Amino acid sequence: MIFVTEPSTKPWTMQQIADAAGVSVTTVSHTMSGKRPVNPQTALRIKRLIDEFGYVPDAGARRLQSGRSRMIGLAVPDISNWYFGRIARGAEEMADELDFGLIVCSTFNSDPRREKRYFNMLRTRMIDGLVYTAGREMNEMNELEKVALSSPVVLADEGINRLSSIPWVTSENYEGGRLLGAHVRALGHTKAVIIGGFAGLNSTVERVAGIRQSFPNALVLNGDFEMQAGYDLVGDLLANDVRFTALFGGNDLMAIGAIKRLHEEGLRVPEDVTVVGFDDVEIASVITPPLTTVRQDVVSIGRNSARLLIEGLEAGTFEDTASVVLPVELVVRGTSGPVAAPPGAV
Amino acid sequence: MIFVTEPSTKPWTMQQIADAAGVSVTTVSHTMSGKRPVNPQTALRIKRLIDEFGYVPDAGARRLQSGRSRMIGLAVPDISNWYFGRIARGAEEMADELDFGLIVCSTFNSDPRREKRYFNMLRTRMIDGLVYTAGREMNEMNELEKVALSSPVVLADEGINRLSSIPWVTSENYEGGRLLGAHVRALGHTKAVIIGGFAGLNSTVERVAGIRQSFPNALVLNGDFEMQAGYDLVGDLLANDVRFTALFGGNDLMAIGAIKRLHEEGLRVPEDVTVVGFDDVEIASVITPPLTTVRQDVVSIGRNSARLLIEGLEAGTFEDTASVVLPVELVVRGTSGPVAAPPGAV
DNA sequence: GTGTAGGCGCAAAGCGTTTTGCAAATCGCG
DNA sequence: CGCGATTTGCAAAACGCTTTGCGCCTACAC
Repeated sequence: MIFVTEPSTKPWTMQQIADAAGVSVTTVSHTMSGKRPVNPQTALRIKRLIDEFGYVPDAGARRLQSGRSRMIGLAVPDISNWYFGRIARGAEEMADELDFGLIVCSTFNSDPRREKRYFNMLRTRMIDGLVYTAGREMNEMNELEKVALSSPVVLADEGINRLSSIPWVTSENYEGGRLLGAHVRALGHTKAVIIGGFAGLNSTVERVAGIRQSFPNALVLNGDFEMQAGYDLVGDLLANDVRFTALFGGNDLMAIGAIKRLHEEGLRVPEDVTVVGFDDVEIASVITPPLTTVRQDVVSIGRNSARLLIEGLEAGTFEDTASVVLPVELVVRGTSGPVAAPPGAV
Repeated sequence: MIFVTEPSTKPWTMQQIADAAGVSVTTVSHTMSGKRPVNPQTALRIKRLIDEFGYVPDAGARRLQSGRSRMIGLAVPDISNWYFGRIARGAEEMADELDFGLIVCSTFNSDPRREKRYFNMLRTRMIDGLVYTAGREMNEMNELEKVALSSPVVLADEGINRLSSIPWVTSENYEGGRLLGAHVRALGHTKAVIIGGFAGLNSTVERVAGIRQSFPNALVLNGDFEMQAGYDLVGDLLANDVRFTALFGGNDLMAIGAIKRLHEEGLRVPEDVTVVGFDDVEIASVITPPLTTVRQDVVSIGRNSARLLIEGLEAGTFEDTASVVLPVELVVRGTSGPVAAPPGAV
């Protein structure tokens, strides 16, 4: 039976569905949730009506009553960044698969005001849990730790051991560094510099440690993961007459920036300097020469973070949650080559 | 060992604040909203308590009662894409400035199921309005149009004239195309091909039209805005012996892919072929030679979309809302050069 | 002292769900 | 038929907030 469709834009309420079906809201609710058996005939009638009306339950009311929103948040330093975009993509995929919604928000590089906003989303119960991605440093940990006491939080892209209560997802950063170091070392290089990421990040520390397995005394500079940093820091190195035949970028972008500067200064890659990155961004294979790097599955970081969070949410605890470490893979391309013959040889 | 759900972690309710202050919830509510005068002394006491307790009102309950959530949605085809990441960034900035929250969601390239999800967010009243960014084509317009009847929607990055009810924000796509065409034409080129974006997008149509101002008969191929498309389509062109000395990329990525293929096929840029792009991505200035392109302010597209939406929301209508067209700028770099001397000359 | 006004606070009515108790109807089986 | 054991459905109580209708109390003018 068709209802008189008023030209109103107001959404239907469950009560209206119930009235139309000649039952009570209880029955409608149970038909939708399946928490109690409903007469198949009645159920069918109700479902038809729901479809016909295009009824969708009010999210706020639902949350208010049930206490859960089936929404999780993702806090990243900057959503316009390639890296965090991938994480967001992965988290969203997984959330979707598990029938959760995802709210993505930028902390604008750990702007404390913004950060508070996210934590507040937890407090306002707008979201049931949070995937947190570290920006500059992990010094916000105190705040995070406090939040994690009362609300489920998963850390993406940064491992921390001292906090047993917060599960995390990260790549094999140490192993990636080790692979790069070994590769470059095998090419005969002995003088290397490292342009690492933020010193306050665990991932940076681990990558550097991995590289140093092969280059114990490599000079370490720190950049902000942007192309410009690689460009500028190479300028500093050259201006100070630092000698090196190999350069490790904390990520691909800094490596690419470094290559640009090297070219401008008349140095050839890889003939004069071997350069390697980390991440394997799309563009890495397109620049000339294509970049040797370590591939990490960034989307997976997002996927697994969301998965851990939602699983913990549904279990009601993170007690049985094991943190995840994802494998990496060395990708050798054109920017790494054997160390140059000593000057004088052709 | 810390548990996720501890009894003491329950958020405070307004009632508890009221009890502690010795007043009724009404007074607390009015203190917070300022909708009715409250005795300054009482107000101060209440505010202190709120701070001390760290009280934050429940978002769901608030929405349920007031009817609005102060949240807007942003639907993009793929958040991990550079372009949409920028839009998201801009939208988020603006939303934040106007004290709104932003929920970013990917439609996974117009997956109808996903799309429905967003529209449903409107229906569940989780968000007050939506910024919609078109993916492949504007064929979803029917659905969109329907949604826009009852809920505020702003279209980012695509202009549509036939729908006066939906405001939009876009760059001067025609002008950008015109600038590129004129620039390349002035270099003496006469044989050009265009590797445009999706044929179903207004932006593509306009850019092509702008270019054709100078190259009325230019061949047009369509790609998906990814590097690979530029790479593949150039392969097709060469395999079919199509002659051209200039190539227009629908965006920078396709232009870069095209350049890669041209290089591989032994053609020099710009000596043999002039290539230009659209967008001015960061990487455009880093590849060799650096890419000639048109710069558009993608972040601004996001910012203005959010602004229009929120303003309309607060005004209660889009009647007075004027769509926005953002200026573009020609950036001449190294991939465009004078047409080659006829074969035989050095 | 009376009348008028306005500042301030309270109780209570929702907002649209989910989730009890309860009760009526139905059924199985001796 | 009788008597538990199911089903099936309803009314009503939350959930935490905003908002409205009232009433009290203090001022101030006459």
